[in-house]
Amino acid sequence: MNFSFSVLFDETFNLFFMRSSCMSRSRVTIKDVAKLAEVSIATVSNVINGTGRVSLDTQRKVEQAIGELDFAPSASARNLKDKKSSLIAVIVPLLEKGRLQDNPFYWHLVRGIEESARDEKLHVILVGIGPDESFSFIREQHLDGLIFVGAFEDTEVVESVLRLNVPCVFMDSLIDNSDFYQVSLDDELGGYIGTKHLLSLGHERIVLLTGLLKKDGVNYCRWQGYRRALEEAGVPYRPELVYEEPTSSLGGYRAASRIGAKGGGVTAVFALSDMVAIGLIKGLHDLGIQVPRDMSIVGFDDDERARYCIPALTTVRQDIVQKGRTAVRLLTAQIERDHSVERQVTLGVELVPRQSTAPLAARVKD
Amino acid sequence: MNFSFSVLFDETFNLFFMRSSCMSRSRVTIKDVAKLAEVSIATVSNVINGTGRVSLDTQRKVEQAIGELDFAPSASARNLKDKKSSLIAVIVPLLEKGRLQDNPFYWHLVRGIEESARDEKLHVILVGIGPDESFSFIREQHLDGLIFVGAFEDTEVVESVLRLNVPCVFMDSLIDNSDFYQVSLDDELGGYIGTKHLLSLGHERIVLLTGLLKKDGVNYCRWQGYRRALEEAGVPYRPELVYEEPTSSLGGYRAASRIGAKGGGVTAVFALSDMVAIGLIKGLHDLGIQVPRDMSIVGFDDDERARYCIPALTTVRQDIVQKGRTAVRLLTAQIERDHSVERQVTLGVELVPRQSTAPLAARVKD
DNA sequence: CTGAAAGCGCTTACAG
DNA sequence: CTGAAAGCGCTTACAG
Repeated sequence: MNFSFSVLFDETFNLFFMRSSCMSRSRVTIKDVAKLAEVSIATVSNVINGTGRVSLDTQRKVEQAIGELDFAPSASARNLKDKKSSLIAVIVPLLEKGRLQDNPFYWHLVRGIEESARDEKLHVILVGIGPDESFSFIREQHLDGLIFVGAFEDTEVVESVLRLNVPCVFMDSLIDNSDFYQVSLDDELGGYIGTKHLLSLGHERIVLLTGLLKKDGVNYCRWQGYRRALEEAGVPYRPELVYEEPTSSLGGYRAASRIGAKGGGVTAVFALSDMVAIGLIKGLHDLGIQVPRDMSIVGFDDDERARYCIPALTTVRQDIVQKGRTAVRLLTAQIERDHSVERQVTLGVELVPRQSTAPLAARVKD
Repeated sequence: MNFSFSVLFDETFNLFFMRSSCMSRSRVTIKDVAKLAEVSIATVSNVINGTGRVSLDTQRKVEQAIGELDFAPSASARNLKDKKSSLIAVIVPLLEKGRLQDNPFYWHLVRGIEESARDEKLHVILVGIGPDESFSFIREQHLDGLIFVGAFEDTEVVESVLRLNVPCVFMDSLIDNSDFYQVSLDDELGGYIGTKHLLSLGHERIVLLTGLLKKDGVNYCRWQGYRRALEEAGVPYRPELVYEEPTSSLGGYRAASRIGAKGGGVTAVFALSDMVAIGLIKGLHDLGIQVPRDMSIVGFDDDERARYCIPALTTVRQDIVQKGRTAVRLLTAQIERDHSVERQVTLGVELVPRQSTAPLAARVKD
């Protein structure tokens, strides 16, 4: 009897021991620190936050106790009082398959955001959302702010986000409301300079290879720039030269045959994403159409791959990392109610001429 | 007097009003729901969590109240009790500049992780860490788990993470300890099949273009596969053909002149990243060296760009999104103490022959 | 300069 | 089946 009891006891003990050594997380609390430093928890709190008045002596005692116990204050407890979490979310649209977009564009965006957020002691949570997503997590987690990429004003999702009344920055969203914080690109200018570059090389039949052309969207603005450039040059706008295709390399690849078809007289293409341009070049290549001899191509973004593509891609450059950093700047201003910061930032674009564009004359000579 | 008092009062009122309408977030609590549904907060809690016994009638009342008030339970309050946060972190090494690595590889990883995490009702927080980073946030935020990418066993950071005793999955880390949860690739096999492919085409002087060759690291294993293939084929291993270069397109580009130099007799290159391979092809192209006529190239990863590269890149394929999904699977198993799940998963690789490799004979004929 | 105490919004035994 | 109450770990007036 005694023996079996002892065994039972030992098992219980072991179980307890294992649980306490494996499961326990963050056991040391402000109370432990207070005890060790022989002060009240209020004082510990004051030392941690630099609030109130604390004598240098107690401060040192407390700091040593914190160090000794390796104390890390619980964010949950803190948030419960403050209603803030030091968490921001980047909300990115999902592909149909329920996965984040595969354009590495987003990665560079996130890189910029993460870097700036880190500087601000904020953490970045990455959220993909589908069309019928619930946003309850934003309130549940007490998110301090949101960066919303590629949203449209009239959408259900935007409506529900706005109702939450949480600091929010829209990116590449072109919502026509100057009350909202937005960072975007001078897309119209991008469309303009890319087109103008081709026009200046003598091209007139220029295909615009775009993604979804939604009113006031990014592509829509670029399309407007395209039209403006044509108009300025006195070249008639032909709607049949605007191809709406999926924004993917495959989309570009598939567009190649349509573009390269004889009789169309197309001599240049402006693809509104490097991703698409690269697929297009490959598609043309497989059809025996050489770039830039037979066809000039301009991309958009200036991915790293634009530079290493063969031929190197002429493109409209945007600084995506900078875009992410700007979004965080606007967001923190909004969180801290710093009204001196502008609400709308439009970043610049720049033409980067490389090898995928050539004068039309060169073709004639051949 | 009365007048000025009234003005003051109005101002105060306005301020109050503005604050309450702009700042207030998530005001409705479980108490409000309880009041509306005419039950206790315990009952509301039980309904929300499906715990305890609740009559169908009260359940409906509570659910309606929740809907009416659009109630979202506070994660902080919940976490404070549960010591869990439904948050996991993906920890990615930083570049020297304090920014996340630019390899889009990470994006695909994150895509896989985010998708799976969403299925598990977990949120993903993305963290870049430098060499002397503090990990206090892991305890502060009560993170439920960690996915650690590209760590090395002996590192300070790994040590401190392990001390935290938080569920953790190491990825591409090759820590030699079977107690740890790890997902990795069959890197040795990858190195082997890539090399073997080139050998089978008749190449013998094969440059291995690798990133940092750290003991037991990813590249190290691939290098071992390279050696095994050579040995099997009876081709002597030449250390001078192993080039350690930065894992970037620029690294590949710069390596081109060294590789293409006359006299070396190099006829093929195995680059351990598509990123590097693409830079290399461009570099060779700029030197007038044609791929695959003059030089065969094999990459690693099978990025999207491998397919659209000119010539399309022969490469060793890995499913990066799947890798991310696997990591989440191991992590949730660990969080839920489901010991039926394996601790180590090694994912497969596959050779994807495309156009950047050709028989050596073809060259001789030229 | 320091501390006792209330309260943030939940969950969880424990009574009834 | 339902509720009163304690407690999670902090912060913040408020006394002293």
